[in-house]
Amino acid sequence: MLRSVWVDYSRKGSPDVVFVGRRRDGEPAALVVKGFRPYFYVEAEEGFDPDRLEGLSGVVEVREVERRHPYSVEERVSLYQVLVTYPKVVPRLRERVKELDGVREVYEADIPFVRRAAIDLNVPPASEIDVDGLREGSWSGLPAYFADAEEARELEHRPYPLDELVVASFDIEVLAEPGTTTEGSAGPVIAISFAYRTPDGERGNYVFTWKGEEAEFTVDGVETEVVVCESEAAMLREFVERFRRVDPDVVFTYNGDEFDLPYLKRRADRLGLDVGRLARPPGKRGVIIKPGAARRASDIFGRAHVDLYHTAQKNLKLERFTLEEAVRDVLGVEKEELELAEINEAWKRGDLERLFRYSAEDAHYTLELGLELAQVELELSYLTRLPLPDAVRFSFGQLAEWRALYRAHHEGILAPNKPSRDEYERRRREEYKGAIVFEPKIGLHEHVVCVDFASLYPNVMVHHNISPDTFDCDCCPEVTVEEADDPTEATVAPGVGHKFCRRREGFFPRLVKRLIERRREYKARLREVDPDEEPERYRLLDVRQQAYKVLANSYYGYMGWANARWYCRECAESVTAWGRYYIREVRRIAEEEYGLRVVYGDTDSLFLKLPGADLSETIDRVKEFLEDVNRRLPVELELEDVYERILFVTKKKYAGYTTDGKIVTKGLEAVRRDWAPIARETQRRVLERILKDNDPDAALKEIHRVLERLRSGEVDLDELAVTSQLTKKPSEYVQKGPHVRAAQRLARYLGTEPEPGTIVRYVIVRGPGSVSDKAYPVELAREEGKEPDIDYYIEHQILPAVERIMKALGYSRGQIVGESTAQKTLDQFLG
DNA sequence: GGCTCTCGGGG
DNA sequence: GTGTACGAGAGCC
Repeated sequence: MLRSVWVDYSRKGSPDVVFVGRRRDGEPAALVVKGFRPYFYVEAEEGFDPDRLEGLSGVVEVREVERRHPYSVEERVSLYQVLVTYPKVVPRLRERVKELDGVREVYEADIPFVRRAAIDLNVPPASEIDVDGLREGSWSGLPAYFADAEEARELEHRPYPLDELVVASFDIEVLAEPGTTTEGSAGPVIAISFAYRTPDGERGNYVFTWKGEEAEFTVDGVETEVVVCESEAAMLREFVERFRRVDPDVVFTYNGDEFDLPYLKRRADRLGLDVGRLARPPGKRGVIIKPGAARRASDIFGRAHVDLYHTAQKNLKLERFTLEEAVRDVLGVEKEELELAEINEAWKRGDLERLFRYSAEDAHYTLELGLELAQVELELSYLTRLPLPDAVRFSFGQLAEWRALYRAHHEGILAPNKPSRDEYERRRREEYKGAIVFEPKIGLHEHVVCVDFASLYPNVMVHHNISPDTFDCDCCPEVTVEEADDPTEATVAPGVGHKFCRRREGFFPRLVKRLIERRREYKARLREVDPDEEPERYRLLDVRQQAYKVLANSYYGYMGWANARWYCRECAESVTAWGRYYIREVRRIAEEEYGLRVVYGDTDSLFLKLPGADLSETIDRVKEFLEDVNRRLPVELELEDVYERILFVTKKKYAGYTTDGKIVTKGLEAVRRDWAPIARETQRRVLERILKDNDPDAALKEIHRVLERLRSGEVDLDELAVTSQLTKKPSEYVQKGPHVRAAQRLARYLGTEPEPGTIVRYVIVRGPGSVSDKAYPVELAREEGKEPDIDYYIEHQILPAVERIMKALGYSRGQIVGESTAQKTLDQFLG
């Protein structure tokens, strides 16, 4: 049995597909599949001579095949399947074939070879594979099992728990001059922290460095060893050695895709070191950086690099997605933090203890975070047949598509192509009526319960058979909601007029139904497990049902995604139409039958309160209501959050304080680095006064205090500094924004033109002209004694951050800026 | 109002 | 690697 974590294919000779992982006995091993060929499909006019395909160089064989039509439940498409020698010949061949007379279209010619193989052979890249009985041998020094394509198709496999792998994490600290970027000036790596855990529970934490003294301390109860090396190069060598000895299957990082791995590789290259030794087996393609991508991806050959930044973004709801925030949210731990300047300072002064502890904590908690969050990625990788590192990086839309590609292949359905650039743009302009957003009751409310439809859209898709291949069928009559005896049995979506087949099940409903049913099975099994007795098994089943759920939930969004292969505007439009129908029904039931008041609602959520009731009464009433609704309608309405207080500002913008002490904000965040610290801080304090202390007047006083400080010139330029990054040289900009003009001023001052990647810290100073005319680098502004432009900071920073919030509480602009003292009493705004 | 540009995570 | 995110917000023109 092999637990595989990684797939690639050999570039020399035949393109063998190699799955690398670990055997049950703990040894690393590989499954090598021989004889699977790259291919694509060609649709041609009648009378087209397939010999013309056969004659092209790189083509091995041409087969006549039939596939099911992607947009019709009945139709079949006749195609030529063109099998070729190597993956890399496909792009060239695809273009040549398109130009042949009589060729209408080329299909499935853009599917990377390992993904194609994982789908067709039905060997999930991250799965426990029964390889016993296969021919044994070795591949690049690893014990290997050999199968031909036909044998591979028969292999049994299943998902496995992360605990059965060797998992590790690492984090690097580097010397970076403030105001520079790590892209341009690669300062030395000063410390590498490394943490691991084996299936039998063995753990280790290390900090490798090249200054200071050997030391030992504990982080979160784990012994941590500081290993001091002779030099940076020796430290890198030592890290690589230890890493190889631990031999992790999964490597967690936090933003390793764009920082740790590329940096490590660049630094190692500069020092003449070989990071290829990090690979399993060691080789030239050790650390694979894909630099061309808009978002860079980095991999370690033979191991699964799981960058938890993506996982956090997809699975957590945080205001900011820093490691610190993610760790706080998931593990409830306050991590030791160091500012960039403090890292430099500590290293230069030799004050290293805090630095090492900080570094060790980063790796340790990254590992802990991975142990908590990554199981769902393994499940999604399994469900989509995507390699684990890809599944981690992909959006839910992409995951939905790859699951569809996998199912389509095995159901004999031809996959549509991705849209051209023009088609993509056209789709993006295409508008359709989306979900309903109820008008919020603006102002502050107490004791509000948020309920939402966990699976409204998937249920709608299945129940109403909404799918690209059932849209506008020839076989069913049009029956509207008004005409139908049972409105939920209408063939036409309410209000939008699109008809869907009711005789034959569509591809997407079948796909979604399968996910929903499997999820139900896991939930049933979950009920049989006692979480106290078998916590691991319980957690695993729970994660599994979640993976099915999130995937099922992705298909509505997928059909409306402009880049989708199975894009179907009418489908998406019909799903939202039914969604509006159901949420209105539910709202009516809440109000008419349960006396609940809807203070806000968006898409699949309702914010409810029971006038005159306390929190526990409200919750009880809501629970009764939920049970009733779920029995009566084909929906699943759930209790989502309970708010002590919540402030509705406008549609899509609100902030609340939950009964478990969390501040939740939507659409109000001002956390980007192109906002001045003073604006971010003021907003945070204002929300805290209102939501936690229930004291809007104190919030107003916070604002007045800040405005007063600004006007009196007490505010330090650092509080006003906005940072922004140059993406090209200043002279190359068409439109010279404030950061460009600030950079040009800095260039004149320093005498060198800044490189792309330079980070500019600037303030807006008093004077004539546009914002850009007044943008000065902080150092220069300080040197020349420039005064900050108070009006700019008030109008463009402080007020945008707080004005809407305060207005929702009934304060006028005059009151907010301190020109008027008349205040409405809070009671008027407590509904 | 359209176009251009930047944000995110990491040090 | 059979490839090239994304959606929002600010300021310029």
